[in-house]
Amino acid sequence: MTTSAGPPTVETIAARAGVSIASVSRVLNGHGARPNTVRRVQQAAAELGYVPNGVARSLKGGRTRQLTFAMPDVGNPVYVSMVRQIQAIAKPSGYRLLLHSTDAVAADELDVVRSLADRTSDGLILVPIRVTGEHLKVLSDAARPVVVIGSLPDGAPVDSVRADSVSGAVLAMRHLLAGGRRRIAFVNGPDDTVPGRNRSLGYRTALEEAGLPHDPALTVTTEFGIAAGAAATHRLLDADPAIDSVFCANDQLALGAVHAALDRGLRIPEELAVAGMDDSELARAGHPALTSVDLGSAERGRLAVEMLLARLDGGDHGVRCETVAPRLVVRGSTVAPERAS
Amino acid sequence: MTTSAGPPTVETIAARAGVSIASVSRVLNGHGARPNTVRRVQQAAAELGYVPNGVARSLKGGRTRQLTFAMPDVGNPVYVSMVRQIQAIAKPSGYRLLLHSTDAVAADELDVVRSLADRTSDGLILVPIRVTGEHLKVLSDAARPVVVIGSLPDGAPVDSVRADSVSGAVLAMRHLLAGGRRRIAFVNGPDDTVPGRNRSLGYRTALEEAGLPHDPALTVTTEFGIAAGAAATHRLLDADPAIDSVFCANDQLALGAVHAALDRGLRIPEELAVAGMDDSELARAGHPALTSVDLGSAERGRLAVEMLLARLDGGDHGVRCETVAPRLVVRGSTVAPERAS
DNA sequence: TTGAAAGCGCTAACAC
DNA sequence: GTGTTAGCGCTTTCAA
Repeated sequence: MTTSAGPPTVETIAARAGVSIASVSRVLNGHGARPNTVRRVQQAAAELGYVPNGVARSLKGGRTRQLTFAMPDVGNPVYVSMVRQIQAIAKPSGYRLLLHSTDAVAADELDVVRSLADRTSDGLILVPIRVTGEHLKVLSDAARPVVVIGSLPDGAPVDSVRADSVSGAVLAMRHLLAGGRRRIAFVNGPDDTVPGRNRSLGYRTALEEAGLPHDPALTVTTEFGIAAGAAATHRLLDADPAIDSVFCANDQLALGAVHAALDRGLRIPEELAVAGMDDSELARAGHPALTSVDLGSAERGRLAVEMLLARLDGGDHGVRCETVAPRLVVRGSTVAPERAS
Repeated sequence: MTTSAGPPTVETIAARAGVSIASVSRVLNGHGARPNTVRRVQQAAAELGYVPNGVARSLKGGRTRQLTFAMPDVGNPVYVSMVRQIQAIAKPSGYRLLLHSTDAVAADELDVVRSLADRTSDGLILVPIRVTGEHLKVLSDAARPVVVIGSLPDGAPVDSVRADSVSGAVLAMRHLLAGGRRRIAFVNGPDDTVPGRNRSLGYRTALEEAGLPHDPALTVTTEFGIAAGAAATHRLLDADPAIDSVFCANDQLALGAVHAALDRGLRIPEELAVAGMDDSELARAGHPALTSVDLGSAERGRLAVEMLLARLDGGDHGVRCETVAPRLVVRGSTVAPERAS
């Protein structure tokens, strides 16, 4: 029986209420007890401002009520919208959210998965930058349920949620083509990633579909970023002034393309149409606002956390793999508003 | 002695290495042991893929190595840049980061502080939406160290980091005035908050400094958001076409002002200059890019986490209160580039 | 140097 | 309905 030092524990309450610690626990967890006992325990707890020690509870129960979300970069709007959804669902379900930035380092991704063995988190949502064989190995003997946001090879024993960036790119391209654009440049991000290759595939697919030739000179690969997008667009337009539209791998690049066009005195969308991807907050920032393809980052976040919660609730169903459909959002950067200014 | 069920524990390792659990613990924590013992324990641990149970460790040690960051909205770029800094510093210091969105609900803010008593987190960085008397009361008997990002009354017994939005607003206003602007409108966010009142104060201070009258008709208060900023600006310009510049309480509002101006066919910055605040990623998104005042959100995040870590490292110094100086970032929305297009 | 044992705060099985 | 007690996995005295 400790003295009054330190915060109150079940023992403190028990002493004050004149009951055993077991009764304290029962009352506090809403299990049966005589009304008189209930009253005394609750009063003692209230008077002492008792708050159960969550760590002790976790040790006993084997669950921490914590979820981890690990992604490459906290600042990226795409991940921010995932965090937002995850947090919005995890919180009312009684889970805290642990945030982990892997800084796009593969070794760090592996570490997060391995560290599930420290029992500090009940489950993990991981957005890997690239999936290696090592990833698959580590993922398949993770100590806790994991849901991957991204593309996994068929048969990987891990739940996952993926975007469909091929169709997304096709959607944007069809829209440009439908608007009469014929010389469509393509500013892609790094093309050694799965999404990078997929967007490129979508671009070529849509051209083929329309019976247009694929001119490699119209494609530029660059880092993500507004400045990079502007530079790439300048390069494209310098080489080929006949370009009538630019399709960009994300909104930052597209914003850069808009800057470049306006700096050259081109009118958007009349002389140059620009389309981006992600439909982040940035898409609405520019003027004209960006036409963009929503790859469903919020939706992917929502699905991922729901799949994880289902696993945690003992769902022992087979491996799930959901694909989120892209959605084209048309704005002023590709289509002039009805009433011209 | 448990069977092989469940993940390995100190006991499993001890059995395999033929030593006591105490020796296992010592070796694993780098305390002295005979070389032979060290070798056997390490080998057993490696073979079993042992990972210490973090929860048990926390229960014993009284520390979780977790920090909590609670702010009103996960999606707000200002808080995102704080998260980024906090995470960047907490991680190498061996702390995990728990994210909590209060959704701007004061009761939720109080709950986060109170829940520090559950020992689930070693410390808290809180961005309150508004500080009430109740906040001060709850904060002063928090169970763990807390650092507040925001303005606290003098003498509050809590570490804090604040922005200087009065000076920030003055900075932007002086810049507009120096550019020859005389009829400066002001689009403020909700003015029943401390920052709201401060920006308003800065606006009036700068006008007075310049010997200009304060015309209440030039000020509009509105919700944050691009659409709200555009609507407010249209209203202002409808009422007074002589307005030559708009100072906005944040970048979203400023972007809205830019949209409104361009929709009316006004040239920026020649016919209308626009300045924002926060210098978020949005400021670079528009064309022309926004002049904005950086209120140091990244810097505030950095300071807050450092103050918290100092507290946790046993620093029992007095209450600290740091103020971060604002910084004006001039871009095309207030000053035309050298070479006009 | 090492092992036995206590105990962090809690929940739950078991006996009364 | 209530109390006693074991035990979650770990670290750390205290003896040997």
